[in-house]
Amino acid sequence: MGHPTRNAAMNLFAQIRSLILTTLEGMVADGVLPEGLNVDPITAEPPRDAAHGDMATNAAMVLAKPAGMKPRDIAQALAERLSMDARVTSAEVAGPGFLNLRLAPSVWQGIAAGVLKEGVDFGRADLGTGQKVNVEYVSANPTGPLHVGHTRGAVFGDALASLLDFAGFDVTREYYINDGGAQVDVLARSVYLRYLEAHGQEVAFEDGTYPGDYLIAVGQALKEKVGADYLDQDEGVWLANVRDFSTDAMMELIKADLAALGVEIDVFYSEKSLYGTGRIEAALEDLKNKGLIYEGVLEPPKGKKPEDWEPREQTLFKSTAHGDDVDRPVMKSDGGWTYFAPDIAYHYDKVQRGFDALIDVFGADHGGYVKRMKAAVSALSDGQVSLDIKLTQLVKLFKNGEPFKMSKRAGTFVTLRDVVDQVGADVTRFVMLTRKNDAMLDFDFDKVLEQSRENPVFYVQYAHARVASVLRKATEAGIAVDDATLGAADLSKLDHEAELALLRKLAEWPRLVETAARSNEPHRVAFYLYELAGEFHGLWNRGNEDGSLRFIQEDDAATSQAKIALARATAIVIAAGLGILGVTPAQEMR
RNA sequence: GGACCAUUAGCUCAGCUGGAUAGAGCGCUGCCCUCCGAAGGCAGAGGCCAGAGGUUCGAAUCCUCUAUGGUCCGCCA
Repeated sequence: MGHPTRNAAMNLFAQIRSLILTTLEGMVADGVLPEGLNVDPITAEPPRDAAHGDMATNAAMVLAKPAGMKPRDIAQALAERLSMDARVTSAEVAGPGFLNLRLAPSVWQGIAAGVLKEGVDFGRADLGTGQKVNVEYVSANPTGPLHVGHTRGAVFGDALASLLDFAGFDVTREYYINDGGAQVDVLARSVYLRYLEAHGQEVAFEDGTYPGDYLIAVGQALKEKVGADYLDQDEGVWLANVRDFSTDAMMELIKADLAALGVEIDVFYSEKSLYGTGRIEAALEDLKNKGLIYEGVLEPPKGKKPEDWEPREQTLFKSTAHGDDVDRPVMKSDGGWTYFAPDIAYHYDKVQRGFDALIDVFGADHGGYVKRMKAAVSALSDGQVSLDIKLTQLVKLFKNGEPFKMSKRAGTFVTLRDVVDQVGADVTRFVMLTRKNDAMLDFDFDKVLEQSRENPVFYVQYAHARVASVLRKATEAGIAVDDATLGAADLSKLDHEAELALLRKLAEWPRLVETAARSNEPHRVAFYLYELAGEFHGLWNRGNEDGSLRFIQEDDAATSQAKIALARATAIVIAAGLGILGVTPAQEMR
């Protein structure tokens, strides 16, 4: 996975932090500080208030107690030494012992040069150190097209996978096909009805069947494949074949939906492939060997009236030994597996495939499932493999500010395809990431297409398009604007406060990638891009009032190139961020 | 009865895993287009971070209760 020092070289905050640590080592060597201090909690981060300088460190406060010294004394001594570094123009002790650093303009100007040199790889991190991580998302039942709820999970999972890849993990994107349960039998029977219909028969869709129109074509295709062979036949004759035929057809449909959204899955993993192959048995055997499988009777759930509750002995997984609240059944009273059993086997398989970390993306309605799944992975891997489960909350649909109720019966059931067809994949993806994954999301079909600052999709795209516009104009004016030329421009001309502010924002990108990846939260990328765009638009508008801030300076190619370098660097970072989100950067707005 | 998630400006939401005077958009008030796209920008007002305890140099952030809202709770996936 490349160069261990790569991110450290690009992440200015990491650079300054290591400068601080080196300086502290010197103080220890000189006897100013005692030995054996823990420096892990020391940070170098941008202060909230720009008046506090460019970067702040808590080193003095963190070390005060273990060193037995006053924080301000440590800070003062540290300040004097840090001031010796060429990058540091001032170091002031503030508040309870903060050390506020101001960095030389050349440091910030170097950021733009770094971006132009690295391109969209600027900010790529080695946080993952090449560890193998598996991200499982969507995993919708193969019984119909994806709906709007799946869309959020699909976008979130996909962006998370890209983010982790960017942060240096070896990522596998995976989809678990629930093709082993009773619901695929229901699908098969529904398709059979459509098959009969294709043969001209009158059919009725009772409760417990899928009446959706999308199965008409499948029934027709079945007829074309088997002709009249299944007419007037018992279920035993056709069920298994129709089930396979139908799930294949549904997965084709689902894959087409995902493709329309720009989601590419590496591995489609079939639940059915676990049955009859001994794999479920093997997973449970592993748990049994660890003493975690037993026959027992569960307590009835409290509070809720246990109408048909009867104490029943079941085969249970002792998930409480790994943090769950109650033990969970793995076998039904009829001797069949519960749905949990193949899930255990599936995760056992992931563990055996050698992943260092697993991530499951579920809908919020599966929240009750989190603890038992974590317990299973913990038990199966002896605590060696981590499982993080991210829940995506509901998407509430609106049209022109009015709630838009989904109902299959009323025909207002909104599919992923509906959304993509109406607003496009780029807009859909960005909007799905404008909320934290576990917060409800309002999706208004009209507002997401609005062209205003209210709409972050537009706002970010607009910034990128403005840069493209500048590049076009500059080229027309005969100014060379290829990245190599811009990177070699005299960037010391970028000395205005508004320009430095934008450079500082760009400098945060590598740091943001790491924190977003650490918390598995791709929405942070979307929020960062919005802030970055805001900084850029601010500078742009100042050019309206102060001509010297415009990117293109008449009759001064050198200055123009320095300023365009800044614009271009902004566009590169926007493009990199949008790339993680799976959104195409716009060259122009129309 | 229990579990999980939420609660931050009038509204919709961020808050960088414990840092300084808590931010943004919308709405409100006042400004800025002979000018690389004003589809924008600048400034101002607006807060007991649901409440109460605790942990420590320091809490919106961590712990414990409480209140409200959402999701879920054996043989459905």
